[in-house]
Amino acid sequence: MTQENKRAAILEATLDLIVKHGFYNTPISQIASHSGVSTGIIYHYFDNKNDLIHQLYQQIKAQMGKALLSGDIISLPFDEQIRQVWLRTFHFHVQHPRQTMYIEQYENSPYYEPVDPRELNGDFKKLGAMIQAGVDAGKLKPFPLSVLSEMIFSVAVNIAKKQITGSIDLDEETLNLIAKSVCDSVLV
Amino acid sequence: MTQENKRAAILEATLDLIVKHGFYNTPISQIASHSGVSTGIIYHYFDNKNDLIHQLYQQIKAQMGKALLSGDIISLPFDEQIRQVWLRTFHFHVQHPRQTMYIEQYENSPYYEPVDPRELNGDFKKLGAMIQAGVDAGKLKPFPLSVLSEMIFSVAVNIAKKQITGSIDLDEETLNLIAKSVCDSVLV
Amino acid sequence: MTQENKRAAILEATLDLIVKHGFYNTPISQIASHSGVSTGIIYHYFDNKNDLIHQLYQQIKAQMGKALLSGDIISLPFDEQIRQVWLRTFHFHVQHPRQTMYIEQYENSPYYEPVDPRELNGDFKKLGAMIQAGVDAGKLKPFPLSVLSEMIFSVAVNIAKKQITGSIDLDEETLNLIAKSVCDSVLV
Amino acid sequence: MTQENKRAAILEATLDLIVKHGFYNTPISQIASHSGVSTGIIYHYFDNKNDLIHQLYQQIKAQMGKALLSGDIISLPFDEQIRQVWLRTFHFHVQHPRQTMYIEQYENSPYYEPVDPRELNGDFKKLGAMIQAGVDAGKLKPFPLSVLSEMIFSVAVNIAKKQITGSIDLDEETLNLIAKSVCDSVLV
DNA sequence: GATGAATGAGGTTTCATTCAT
DNA sequence: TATGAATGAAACCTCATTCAT
Repeated sequence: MTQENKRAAILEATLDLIVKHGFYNTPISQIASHSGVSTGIIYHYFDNKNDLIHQLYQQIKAQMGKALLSGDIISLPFDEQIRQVWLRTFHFHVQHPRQTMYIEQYENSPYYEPVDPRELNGDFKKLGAMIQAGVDAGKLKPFPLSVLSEMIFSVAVNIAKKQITGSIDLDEETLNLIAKSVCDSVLV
Repeated sequence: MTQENKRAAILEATLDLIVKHGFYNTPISQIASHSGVSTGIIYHYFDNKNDLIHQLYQQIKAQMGKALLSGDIISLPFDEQIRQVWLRTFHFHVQHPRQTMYIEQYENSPYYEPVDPRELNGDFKKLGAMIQAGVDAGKLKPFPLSVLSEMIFSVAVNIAKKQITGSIDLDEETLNLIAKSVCDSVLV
Repeated sequence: MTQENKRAAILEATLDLIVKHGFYNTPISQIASHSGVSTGIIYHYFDNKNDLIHQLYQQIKAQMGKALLSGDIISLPFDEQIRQVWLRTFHFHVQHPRQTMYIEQYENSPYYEPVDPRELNGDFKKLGAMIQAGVDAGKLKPFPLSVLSEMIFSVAVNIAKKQITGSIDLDEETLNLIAKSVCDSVLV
Repeated sequence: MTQENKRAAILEATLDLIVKHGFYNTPISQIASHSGVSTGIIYHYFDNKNDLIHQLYQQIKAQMGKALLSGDIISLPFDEQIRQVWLRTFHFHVQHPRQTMYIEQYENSPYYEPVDPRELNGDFKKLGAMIQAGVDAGKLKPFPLSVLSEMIFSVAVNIAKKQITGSIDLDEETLNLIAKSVCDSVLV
């Protein structure tokens, strides 16, 4: 196993176990055995358990940002951009259930300190800029940026969570109707 | 200190500390000293730490349900009912920041198992019935009940969280516009 | 076992084991089993392992100070005071071999920061005052206080250490001759 | 870096770090990075950590022995020999503060087993012989050899330690007076 | 009801040593 | 010779829970 593979295996095992048992019911020893390495080597790749948890979070966020903005979404008409991002948000979460649960657990734990939007990294910065451009162009309602973000994304994420747990099972058509309803609520 | 007072003091201290430090960084001993009781007596009022955490959750949910449905909200026109509930949701969370953080931490931890909507207790059952009635009367879009719930409430909660952390500061007028936008998105 | 007894048992076991194996080869678990308590309770009586080691040091120093100045030594002629203290130093160390080894190990480890003589506690402060009085009265050579201390005590301690390890075995008469030689070297 | 240089660099780093942090707070990995070598190679030059610590001790002792007896000290009158050795002891320690602290830490740790004087190596054997000759010639008091050693050297070493830590600062004249006092105490 | 000393399993982390490269 | 990733035993310390008082 190469070094990069080993680091990835540790992160993968961490994701798996923490989603199932939570941060504090996932001992390092279990992460080690689940990823087929020794406990000691985890401290070679990560400073400590906290660092491991933080880095996993960052990795997932980067992966998500990439998924939301991939392709030539920018060339679409603005309405369609928003609709696309909404649907991608929903699908990313449904298709990455473990990542979703991890993110939610992380962001609602005392581990998390909300980041200043101006300090966001790559893709989420672009996403913010896209929404801001919509406001400036008079296409989105003149609400604060983070309010618009929540109006759009929080519904996508929360419905995705329900889909993941099996408490709902949306068909394509209904989903599109929901997307339309939500997007219309922020568009002028 | 009477028995009921003592029980309440324990719950209060638990809320305080867990919001600040998280479930696992809040030892029973700290809850004891922070609430002015001995560790032993906590096990008289609660089966164990988990039970304490669960009961605190239940208490806050009951308090919240009551706040959302108090008064003769049922007598209002349906549109106004929805709007009222949305605003009350927002205000309850803003006015109860610790309870908000606790609920969010709890529901996104492995402590939490989502409850079947049919097994909801008192006020949340009524709330569900109210929404269902709206659907049946053709006043709400024909989406699954839990989708409608999320469309309405998740935005209120998430904006409230931003207000709590200070990352936004909404005035009355903007808030009403947001409420209208959100409610319109679920109304036919 | 009363609380005070338990605390004493822990200190006693610590002394025993650290003298035999050193600070770092004496795990808390061993101190616990050797003193008949659980590991956890050690952290009830002491903040951490360092604190335990420091407190044991302080206790031994206090015990030693008391031994050196007990009785009405002050009423003796000055020469005799010095001689007495020298002999008591020697005898204390010989009769308390574990305490001697512990002190020496401690004071020559990075645990130890030499204390400012002005901040010495009770008996050692008196001892310093006694020597200073001798200098002021022209009975001791006009060397710095700490030089005189070393001239007197370091020989007593180091010979005691040799007696403890069995590499010498002094009779009363020789000991008195040595005491006289050493004391004469500081007296005017 | 030649082999000899590398070995020397390891010993030098060991001295540096152990004096500052102690035996057990000086990991091999730190010695490696501080001396610019890999951890693995340390095990090429030394059997293990203990061996490294022991060899460093031996090296310092040899260096010290050489310093005490260098030159044609033997040709001096006996009184002067003793005085010279005393002063050299003091100066060696003052001029080699790290070596001094290392030796003291080592000899008061459970690493150390006092050596039988008959098994001493080169220079310290000569030093012993010199003192024994003094006794035999009736120039030194008829105390056991190791008592005489301590009477002479322990004061020099302990005063040097005080000078190193800065708690005293002796001038040449006072130092000579102290040397004389100490030497007179062993001379007939 | 009430206390808080006591237990001991289990967690995180360190580090001497090895060995494939 | 030389490297440094890898191992895993063992250290310190915490804390939910119990129970004698």
